[in-house]
Amino acid sequence: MHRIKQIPLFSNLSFSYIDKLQKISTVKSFNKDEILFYEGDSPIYMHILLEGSLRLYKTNSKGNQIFLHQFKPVCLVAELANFEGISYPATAQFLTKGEVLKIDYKKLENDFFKNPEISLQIIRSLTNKLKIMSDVVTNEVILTSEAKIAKFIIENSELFGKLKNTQIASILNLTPETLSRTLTKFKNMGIILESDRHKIVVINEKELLKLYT
Amino acid sequence: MHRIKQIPLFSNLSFSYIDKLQKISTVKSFNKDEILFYEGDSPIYMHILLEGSLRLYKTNSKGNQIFLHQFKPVCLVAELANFEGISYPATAQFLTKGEVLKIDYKKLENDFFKNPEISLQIIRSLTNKLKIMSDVVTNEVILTSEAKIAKFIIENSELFGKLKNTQIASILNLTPETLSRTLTKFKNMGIILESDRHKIVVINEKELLKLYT
DNA sequence: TTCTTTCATTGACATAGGTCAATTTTTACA
DNA sequence: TGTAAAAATTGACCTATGTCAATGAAAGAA
Repeated sequence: MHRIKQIPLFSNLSFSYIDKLQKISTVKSFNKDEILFYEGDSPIYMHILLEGSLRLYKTNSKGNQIFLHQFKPVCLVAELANFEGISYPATAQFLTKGEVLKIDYKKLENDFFKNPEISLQIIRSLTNKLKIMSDVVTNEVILTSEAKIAKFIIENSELFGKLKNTQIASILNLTPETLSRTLTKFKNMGIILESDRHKIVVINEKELLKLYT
Repeated sequence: MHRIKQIPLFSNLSFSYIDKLQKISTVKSFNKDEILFYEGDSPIYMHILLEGSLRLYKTNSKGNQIFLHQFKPVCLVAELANFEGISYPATAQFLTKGEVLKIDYKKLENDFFKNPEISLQIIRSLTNKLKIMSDVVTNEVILTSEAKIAKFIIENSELFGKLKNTQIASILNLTPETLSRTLTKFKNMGIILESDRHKIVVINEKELLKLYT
């Protein structure tokens, strides 16, 4: 109960409504690497990520996982599938242990959209997801691997200090080999340099920006 | 005025509200090939496509246009940019002559989301766009060109009778050469055959489905 | 119908990025 | 601190799809 009140989507609801929600929802815990849902599954529940970090990916014909997004709490997950009654368009897997509020969507649906506060939150959530997907298209369809890496350095340079190159490569949907070769190239061009502990220092930001804009 | 009443998004509005909308909006006509907005432009107006067929595309580093979607009236266009105050993520160009309702978004914004009827329509529109983008990702990132073509034949075989292969290739973001080679391959495999007037007849639908599922 | 232009097909080749294997470097644990 | 395991680097090669050019086929204009 206390959990539901803290979810932005539901924070403005009346007590009676929250009580009703309470009755049709459960909190479920997941361990690292557990799957919340697979691509192609039919949705029964609406999922709200409460704790932990959730990775969304699709699988291509070679069996490679194509990274789409990493969700942080608190947020709706794959509500598109609920709203449209279609199967999940991607797989969701926990990167850490986590918790999810599962709501019986069918029971919710009828009056879910009537509440203006909820509508507004849904619009926010959908808008956010649309932006995510638009970025996925830009990154995966429009940019070359060099451009992707340049963009990632500009936008997420701190992650080089925290993650291994294999992990960064998988976020970028590139092989570690390609990432390594490209970083070497950037170093040779004098655009970046690598300080201790695997950190990247941008020397020539202008040049880096030019590579993807 | 009469136009606004016919737009599903606004059909349930009170007369006074429609009157207000009327004052901040204009209808503009476009010729074939004219651009409604360019990728990167800052949005001022909210656009509603009233007539004609509108092509949405992004441009990659080689200058190729990457086809995203073809809009049919009546629908909101690129509302994401309005809602988020970001620049247009793609270019919109008319394929035929057409008409657009342009609404001064800043004047609309304040009370736009308060009306539950409008909210619901916006949710519909956003959901629809999210599905479109999810399909773009599937087609452009997940599927091979062979799979894309197989899927297109299953879902749009009638278009082969209406469009030239160059046009189909551009919808699929492939070169005409690749399309031609793949169709020849499918013919040799006995999966399809080409009847008169450039029409495609599917002989082995099962096999075609297997190529992309 | 004939001519001209556009479109489709085909072959030869180019290229980005992936794959595989060998080697070196880093990390983590005993 | 030494050593095993994991990660990064590098080279050689592969593959899907694009590019370019030549030719043949279809469609529209005269």
